[in-house]
Amino acid sequence: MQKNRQTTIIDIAKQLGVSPSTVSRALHNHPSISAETKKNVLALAEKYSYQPNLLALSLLNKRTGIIGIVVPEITSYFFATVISGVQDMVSSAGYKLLICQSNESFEEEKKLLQDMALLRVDGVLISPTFRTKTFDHFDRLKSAGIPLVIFDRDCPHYKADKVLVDSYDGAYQAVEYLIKTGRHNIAHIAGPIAFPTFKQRLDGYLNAHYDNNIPIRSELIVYSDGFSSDYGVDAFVQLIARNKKLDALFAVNDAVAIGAMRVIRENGYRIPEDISVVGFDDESYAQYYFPPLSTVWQPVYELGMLSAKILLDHFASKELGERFRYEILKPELVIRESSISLS
Amino acid sequence: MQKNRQTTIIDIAKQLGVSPSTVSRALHNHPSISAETKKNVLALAEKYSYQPNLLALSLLNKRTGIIGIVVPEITSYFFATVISGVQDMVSSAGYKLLICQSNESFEEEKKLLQDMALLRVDGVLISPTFRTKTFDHFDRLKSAGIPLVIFDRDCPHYKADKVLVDSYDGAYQAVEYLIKTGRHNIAHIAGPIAFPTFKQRLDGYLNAHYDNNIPIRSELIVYSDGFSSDYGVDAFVQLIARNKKLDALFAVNDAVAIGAMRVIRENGYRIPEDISVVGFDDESYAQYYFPPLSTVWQPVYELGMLSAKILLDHFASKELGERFRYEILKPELVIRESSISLS
DNA sequence: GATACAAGCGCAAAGGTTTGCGTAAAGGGA
DNA sequence: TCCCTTTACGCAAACCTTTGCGCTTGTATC
Repeated sequence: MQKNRQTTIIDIAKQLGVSPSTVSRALHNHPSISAETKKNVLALAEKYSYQPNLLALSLLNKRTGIIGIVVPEITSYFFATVISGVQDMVSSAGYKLLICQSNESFEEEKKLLQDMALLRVDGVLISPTFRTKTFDHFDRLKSAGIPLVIFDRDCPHYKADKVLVDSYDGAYQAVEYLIKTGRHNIAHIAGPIAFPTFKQRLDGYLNAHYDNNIPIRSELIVYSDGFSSDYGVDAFVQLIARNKKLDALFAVNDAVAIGAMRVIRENGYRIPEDISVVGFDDESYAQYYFPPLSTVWQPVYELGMLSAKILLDHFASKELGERFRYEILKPELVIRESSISLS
Repeated sequence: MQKNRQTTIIDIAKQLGVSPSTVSRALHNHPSISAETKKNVLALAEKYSYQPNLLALSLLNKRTGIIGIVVPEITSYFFATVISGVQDMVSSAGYKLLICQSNESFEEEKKLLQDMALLRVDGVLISPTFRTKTFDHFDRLKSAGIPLVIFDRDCPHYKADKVLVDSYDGAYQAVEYLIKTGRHNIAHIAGPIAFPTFKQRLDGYLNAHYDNNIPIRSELIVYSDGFSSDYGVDAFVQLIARNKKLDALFAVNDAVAIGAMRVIRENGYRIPEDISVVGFDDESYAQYYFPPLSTVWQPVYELGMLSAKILLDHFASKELGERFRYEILKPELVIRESSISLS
């Protein structure tokens, strides 16, 4: 009997010889129910450990209490930490989190958003694929009344709530620091610059040179197709092959940096004496690397919290409002032993 | 009008002057609906881009198409990768994944499982908290007809489907390898051994000594309260203070290993010449570490796939059956430059 | 001309909960 | 005794979809 079915409000009603509505009101402590009846209902509810059926409630209220989040990949420190921030924020507001990864596939992203619309999630947080160039699937969600917040990866020209990190500023800080420490031959391993984030880091690198009157030597820039450690290895092998003078490296991220550092060492250069290295992201292992990696820290957890907060604000002020929030968080340079002043 | 509402089967029915049931059957290509009617229905459904309401369907079918997964933390390489495996498996079967983290809090774990029961997820994958000693909340789920698969972390004496990695074997392999390479004074930084996983690694360390007739020197074992890099630092500082002869280190995981390696270097020891180091987990950065870290690889992605597979099998063969699956995956030793034969 | 059969569709229930409104009984005051 | 008010509860709709069963036509058969 109790095998497969949760007890419902109807079961309790039948057993007490009252109507389901009475049971519902009793459970909600409605004034027009007698103390006697309430007592009986509560007792039975307790006995069968009654739990309301959320599906029925959702159908009725048109609210599921679920927030969806779509990230390109879940296995990176960055997104996992964002999710942590989101989780903490939404769960304290009583929401559940539906996490999905698009694996950088645009088709997958469309399908996931579609699923979320069908499930009637209350809101969606998304960090779009690098391949996302059209936004019909975003609009479909909005016109279904589901608010959307974009985080980390910008969609230029698309109007929406956004929470981003100022990659340009982070890169600028890093490169200017390298310049100030006397390094004037700074290589850069850029990520795929079709991606705004990586383009911004490249721009930061370029403008820091410009503002400090250091000529840019294009032969010190490698454009990489990816941004994992393997690409860092390949990229620095190319730099070595070019046989140009260089005394510092600014890598598009930490993973690329440590890939490059292996090649640097294997070619007999010392870090940081011969070559100062600065990464980007401040991954958890960066401080324990040898030598500990100078890098650009991003307020990742805060990024998640803030994105979630904006979504929650939407729920509070029912209006979809034409004003979009646009928040830019500032990264911070963290100096460790992989970089040092040229003496 | 189209502002906030998805079009329903009823809207279409009204507009066509037929009943909702006819529309439903038309959409499902039921034989007893005329081609004419079908055409009209399909046309309208297309026009309004009708999507069935999954909540109503779930309520009807008692199936949500959602699988829940609870992990202690999402920001670790290990669990993030497991989730990837699970995701790939379940999404190809048409299920959606609800991911939650318990933050190693038993209360949180109970609450999450509770939520999942309320949401009527179709099944649950869980890697329990280290503090999970009672299993009523698991039983509650099962008696609600929701199948449960436990992965990675064992709950001794609790009967359930389980997918585990043989930590004992991994540790044994690692330590035996160190012994065979001539290291007979092997330190071990153990994790909190109240946790079965870490206890097993310690046992592997001990038995490898025993089987190879190497005496165990208890002064070379440090029992750590945690398992992040910081604990690795502290633990090796203790070892140094004891001032005992040692020529190798087997750390409970990679994070602890790299923490310890910093201390090793700072004290003037060479890796691997003076001290061979082996970790556990094969985190993504291990191969790029300096020197590249010898470690024990675990089939993490496969772990996720298999766990999910077992859950899916449950759905297929409706029977909850008294036979529980118990799968043990084998880890593999990966030798890199942080360890070397004593010459 | 009556019967059989098929095609094509609608009714209503089921899934669980909430809530506006209606109603019955009980109590009080006149 | 009558009326009004309060107390305590039930009805039914609403949320949306599926499906067994039954109903109405029209056509074919003898």
